[in-house]
Amino acid sequence: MDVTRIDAPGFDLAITLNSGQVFHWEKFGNGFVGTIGENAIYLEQPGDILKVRFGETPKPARETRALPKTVTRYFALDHPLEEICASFPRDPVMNAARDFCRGLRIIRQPKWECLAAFICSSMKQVAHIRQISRALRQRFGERKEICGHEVFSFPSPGRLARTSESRLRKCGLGYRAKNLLATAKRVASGEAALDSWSALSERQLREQLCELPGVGIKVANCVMLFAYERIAAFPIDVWIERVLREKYFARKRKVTGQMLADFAANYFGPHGGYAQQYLFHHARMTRKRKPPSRALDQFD
DNA sequence: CTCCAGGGATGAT
DNA sequence: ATCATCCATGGA
Repeated sequence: MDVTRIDAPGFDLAITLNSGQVFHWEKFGNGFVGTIGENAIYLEQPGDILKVRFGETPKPARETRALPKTVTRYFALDHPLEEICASFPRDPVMNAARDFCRGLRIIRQPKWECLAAFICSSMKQVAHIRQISRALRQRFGERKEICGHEVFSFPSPGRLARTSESRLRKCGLGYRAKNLLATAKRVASGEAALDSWSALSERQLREQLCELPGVGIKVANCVMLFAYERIAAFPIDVWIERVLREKYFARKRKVTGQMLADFAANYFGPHGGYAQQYLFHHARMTRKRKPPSRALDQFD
């Protein structure tokens, strides 16, 4: 099978795929296998080059030749990462995160699979979101083959709208099953026209997303950041909230969530979403495990 | 075993 | 407008 080489300076594939913004890529050989939309793809990155293998597609050659552009767009290789990082505030916390996450890019995910994944994300660890994503794909997605390995595309809204809440629960969704099913139905019917929402203002887009079952301010901001190119959107989850409270509001009483959101929107600037992702990944990867209590250890 | 996770919806102050 | 509670699940 052909290998396509794509110049990817200022890009770190592994850190980008493992930073908790996308959940379906799996390690394979020296790289990763997964899908971009309906295309099965293998990727590896020796140095500043992205080596890509595409799965067999029945599509016309014209579309096949456009696949490298699909990869470039998905990984946002056109983002001016140096400028973006230079726009971050200069403080010890941000400096450490920026240094730690060199090459991390905010990718452009397909809207529906990003929305669905983050509806499933509430009160779930990244490892478990990955498990849910895999179950949904295996049960309801389309099977593809790449490098002799099977991968599955994310099921369409229509496909999920046709299933039942109990079948979704069997994918480990718990109480989130009802919300995913209800939102899938709204998207499948066209009542929620995700693609047309690209034209909305930031505020209008957030309002539309928040009307969907299972979508609140945090999930809406994630979808805006990871699927709608709204680079200023600043999702505040438990990790980011800890960072803000401990590092930026240390020894201050009565800090409301609204105060955190207002501070973040002003302090981290027009690429705040990028700053947020760097802070999130750095915090998660350098978290100190709580030392086990030795109170009951009489010996050693 | 316990702890906690990329929260949202709902109802009570 | 803020606050408390419940919601299921399984990795660490």
